[in-house]
Amino acid sequence: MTLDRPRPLSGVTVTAFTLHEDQLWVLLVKPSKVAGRAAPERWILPEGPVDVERDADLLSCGRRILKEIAGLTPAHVEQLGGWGGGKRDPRGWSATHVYIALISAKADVLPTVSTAATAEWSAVMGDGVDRQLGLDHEEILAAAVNRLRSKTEYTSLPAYMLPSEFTLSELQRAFELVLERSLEKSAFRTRIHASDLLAPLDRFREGANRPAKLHRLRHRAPVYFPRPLQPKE
Amino acid sequence: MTLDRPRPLSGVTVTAFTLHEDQLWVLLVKPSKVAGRAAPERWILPEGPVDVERDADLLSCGRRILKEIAGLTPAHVEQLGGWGGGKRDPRGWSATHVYIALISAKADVLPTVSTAATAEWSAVMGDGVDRQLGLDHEEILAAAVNRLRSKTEYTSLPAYMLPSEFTLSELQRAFELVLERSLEKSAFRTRIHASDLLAPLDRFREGANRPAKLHRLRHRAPVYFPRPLQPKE
DNA sequence: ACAATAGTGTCTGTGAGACAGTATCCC
DNA sequence: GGGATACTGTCTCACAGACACTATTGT
Repeated sequence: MTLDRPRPLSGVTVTAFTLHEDQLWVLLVKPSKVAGRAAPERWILPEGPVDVERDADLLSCGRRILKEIAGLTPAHVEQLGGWGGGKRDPRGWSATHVYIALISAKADVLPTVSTAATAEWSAVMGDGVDRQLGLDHEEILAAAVNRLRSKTEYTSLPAYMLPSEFTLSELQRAFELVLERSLEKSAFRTRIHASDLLAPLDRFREGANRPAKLHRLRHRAPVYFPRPLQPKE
Repeated sequence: MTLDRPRPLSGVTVTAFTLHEDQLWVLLVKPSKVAGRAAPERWILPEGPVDVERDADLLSCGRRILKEIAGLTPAHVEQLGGWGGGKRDPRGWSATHVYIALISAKADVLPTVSTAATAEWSAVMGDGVDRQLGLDHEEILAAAVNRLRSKTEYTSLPAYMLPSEFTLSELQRAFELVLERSLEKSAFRTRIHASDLLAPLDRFREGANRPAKLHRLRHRAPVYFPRPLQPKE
């Protein structure tokens, strides 16, 4: 890499997901808060340039953006990929490193759909949201949803979008919300118990029915199941 | 992204693999040919800055670099991920988008190990090569080898490193070289035939034994098998 | 005939899907 | 007891692994 060429814009984009009120939500940035953008009337995904002074690496940059924009600290972060080209941003050649961040649904962090001052949660429908996004962020969001969905077929990713204690039924519902299809209870529970994903607690979720045992994640890293779920044709 | 901040260096890195003489090879750049690098005595992976004038997007940039450095056109390219930070390049904060490129092993393109003027193939041992690489390229190479290896458990990726016509035994050997373990013949063939990966040809590979039917890939995109191979503990 | 590689048949094991059944709470 | 949800047992099926067997060439 030589130093005397024009450098493209370089930044980080974060697709942050959580589960709330039986739906999958993605964090969007309020268009009015983004001054000077080319399409300021459109919502976009949280993103920002690398801060050469403060960001040690790309991951820290993504975490900082999420913290600054919405005050959130994700339970899990992983890279999705990179988008770059001469035409995706009207200001010129730009490239971004995109992360998927999964947010634990704590009642105090997400009391309603709109929480943070500069960002807002939007329900995911299919592989997008109910509004047009700016730049190429519809494509990026679709890729993020599809990656989250396909990894849900063989990993424990949806567990990161639950509160720290949850029941097996709540975990199954999280998988179903991401996959947009129902799963068979017995098979799901066998799969979970055969892995060492969960540690049982001595507490129970009480209700107008048989109490359900509460569990927490046993590990920080996601679990990979031996076989993918088998989506029917 | 504001325009008035210092921009980090931004480029594309390519990890190009092929199979040749019963080994997996990765393309490295000759250190003497890279003028002005911080560690010119070390080999590195092919990489370069985005050319804002000529590269339409990141993928084109990666293809251009591979073509310019080694005259190669890959049979398959996919993104691996991004690496970026303040300390990975002594010249300052830098970020790179890394691609995995699989090169079809044609006899005329790879007559010997060293072909291109500016690059050279190096045998992959474990998840690296037999020499120290510059920058953070040992980490990137290890990630590329591991990604290639893990996707070989459930996709047809190694097929892209074979010549356009090959036998089932040659395909199985390709998988075995990537995975660094032997596979069971009958199970492998059942797996391949149950997919629509291959189209049989009417030609045969002759030798001092029963001739083997030649096949070619039926599709341009990789095939995803219903279940991963089951690595033994 | 024999070596060598190509290719097949059969058995087992694992884990997902389907579905029915039992368990335990509140009312 | 009834409603609701938690949890389990059993059967089937798809597909990978193991391994033995047959097939077809050259020498």
